[in-house]
Amino acid sequence: MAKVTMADVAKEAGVSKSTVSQYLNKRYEYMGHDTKKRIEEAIAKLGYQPNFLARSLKQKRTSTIGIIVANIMHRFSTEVSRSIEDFFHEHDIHAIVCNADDNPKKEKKYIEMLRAKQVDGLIIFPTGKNIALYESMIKENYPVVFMDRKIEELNVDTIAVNNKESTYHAIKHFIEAGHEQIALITPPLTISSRIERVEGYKQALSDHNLTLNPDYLKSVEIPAIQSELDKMFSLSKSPTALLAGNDLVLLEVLAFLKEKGIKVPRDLSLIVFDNLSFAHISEPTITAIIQPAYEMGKKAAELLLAQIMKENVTTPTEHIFEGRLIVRKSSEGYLFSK
Amino acid sequence: MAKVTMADVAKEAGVSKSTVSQYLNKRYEYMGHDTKKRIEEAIAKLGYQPNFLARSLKQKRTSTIGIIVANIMHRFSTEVSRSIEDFFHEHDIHAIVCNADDNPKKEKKYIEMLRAKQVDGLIIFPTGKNIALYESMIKENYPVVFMDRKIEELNVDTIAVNNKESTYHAIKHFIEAGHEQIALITPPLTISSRIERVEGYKQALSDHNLTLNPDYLKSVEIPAIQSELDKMFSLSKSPTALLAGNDLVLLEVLAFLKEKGIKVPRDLSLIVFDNLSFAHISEPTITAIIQPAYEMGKKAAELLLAQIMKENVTTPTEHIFEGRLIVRKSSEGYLFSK
DNA sequence: TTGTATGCGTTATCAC
DNA sequence: GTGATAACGCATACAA
Repeated sequence: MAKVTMADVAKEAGVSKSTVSQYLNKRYEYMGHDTKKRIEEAIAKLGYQPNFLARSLKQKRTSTIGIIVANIMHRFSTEVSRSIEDFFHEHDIHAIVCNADDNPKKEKKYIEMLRAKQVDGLIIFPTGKNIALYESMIKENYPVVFMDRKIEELNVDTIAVNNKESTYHAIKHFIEAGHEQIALITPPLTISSRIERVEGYKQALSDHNLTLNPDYLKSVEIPAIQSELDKMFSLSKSPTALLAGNDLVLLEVLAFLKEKGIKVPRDLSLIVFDNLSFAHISEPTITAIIQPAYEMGKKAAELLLAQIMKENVTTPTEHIFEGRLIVRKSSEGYLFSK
Repeated sequence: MAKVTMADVAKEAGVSKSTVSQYLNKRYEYMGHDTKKRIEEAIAKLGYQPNFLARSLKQKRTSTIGIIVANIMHRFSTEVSRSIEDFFHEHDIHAIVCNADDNPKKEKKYIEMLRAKQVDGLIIFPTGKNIALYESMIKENYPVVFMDRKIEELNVDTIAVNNKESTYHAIKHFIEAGHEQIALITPPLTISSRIERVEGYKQALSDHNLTLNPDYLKSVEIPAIQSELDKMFSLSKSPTALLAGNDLVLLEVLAFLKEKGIKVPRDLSLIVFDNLSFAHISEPTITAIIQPAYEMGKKAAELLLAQIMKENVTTPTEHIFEGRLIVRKSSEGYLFSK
């Protein structure tokens, strides 16, 4: 029965609604000490709870922002969301997280739903398939920040990691350890981050005079990875090093290696592009390219808030962060003697 | 500028607001075909988007429910939330997830915020520290379902797993493999699920004529676990088997074992109480007690929906699900010969 | 310092 | 079949 309203409080306290409203918005400056007290008592007595909806309707501001994550199963997404929430929490803004599940239809639905609910802005890990929708938001000057994936055609604040360079670095690490048969597995090349990772891979190979073997470079859906690996490791010359394009790819790779009895790093050197909860404690520990999720989330939040507040209105830009290669056991000690 | 409103559409179509409203709510039964067409065109032309806020204010129903998770870092929480979201999605109800971070203050804040936003109901993984708040919601007949933790004093729908029996089962599994020095580590005993796990542990020991060694039973905060383990494994008789009370405990345990070079299962048998992303692929694979997260989430959602719809108003009850012990390598092959 | 009137964008109740 | 009109709960000029 949260049906006790401001009018009830006003009546109980013997004042008008406006005065109660003043009180709630902490404009006590010109309020009689006595009035204030009576309102306080009335609120306590009736157990009054303000109705945010009504307030938002009037103010045209919900103090809520939305985060649309491409796939909540990635640890990176979780970390970024967490960081964004923390930031907005300090500004008394509520963040609500939706999972598009890598599905453009769901993404569209969530964008529309959140906008219908009048959220003040959106941080999106775009699937990249709803260009028209993205464009309309930008054209309307609706506050938006894109995360993790760049959409070329769009003029919008975007946060990303230097995918190409980071991948280059990892592949170079393999090459310097003596590897020549280096594989990369990613999900389909539908978004910039994956495309850039492939570019970094190719660049690293060519810069070190290694020819690209198409059998070693696969971009397929997660459920298809194991069969793709099966082909790859049935080749007469199978890879000696492998970069997993993200954490979900890695899980598939590990499952495959376990089943086939392929040992890391003895039989295969391994690196994963992403943050992982167990990279430091698995056996062996796993070399990883880490994205600064916390900083990236914070930056996205700052940019969005600026747009919402219409302060520091900079022209939309890309903000690129650096990935860090954490070398662990999975990429060491490969036996070239064999 | 999503400022195009129903009035604009009405004017554009040359009809009244009421008629537009009818149209939007799909009550075309008594509507002229021509009118309908004109409204459609007007909406398309102006790019009208309905305002959910205004609708909710009027209807006293937001078609939104809240999930307050104790700690989003647990995989179990994620799985349950996902299941709840899926269920409500089918009923065109939006679920928003908040993370209390095991912090009663945050929990309170979120409950109040969500209620102020007029969400239609709440599914809570309670910290257990806001009893008065829980009571007030129940007394007001506000739709609530509790998850994972029972609060004795409260008469409310509650979903949980049979913690005691599941733990008993796991400990028995250790005992039958010949173990006598069996440890259990949990976070502090502030909630029913942890208390019940300890009860199951004690019961299993006593039923098998093993005496309880207090050095083997520790309930401490996550950051204190490693030092506690350090003490435990410095004992003259250190444990030969260990049950990690949840997934976060396990991560600490694994980190400790790795540092100390203690090998599983050779030096120590290991079981974890919880769902884990990598239990089946780690080296060794990890024996786990699995909670049926999907079913539990679904049940919680069903109960909440019934409360919201005021249908099937059953008296609040506990719904207990069964944990399943998945035996893997980490609890096999301990060498008792040494 | 406090009260009155009006509007935010919908939906609901009736007339017409 | 369609259209006034009054809510929903709050905030905000402006008056008093």
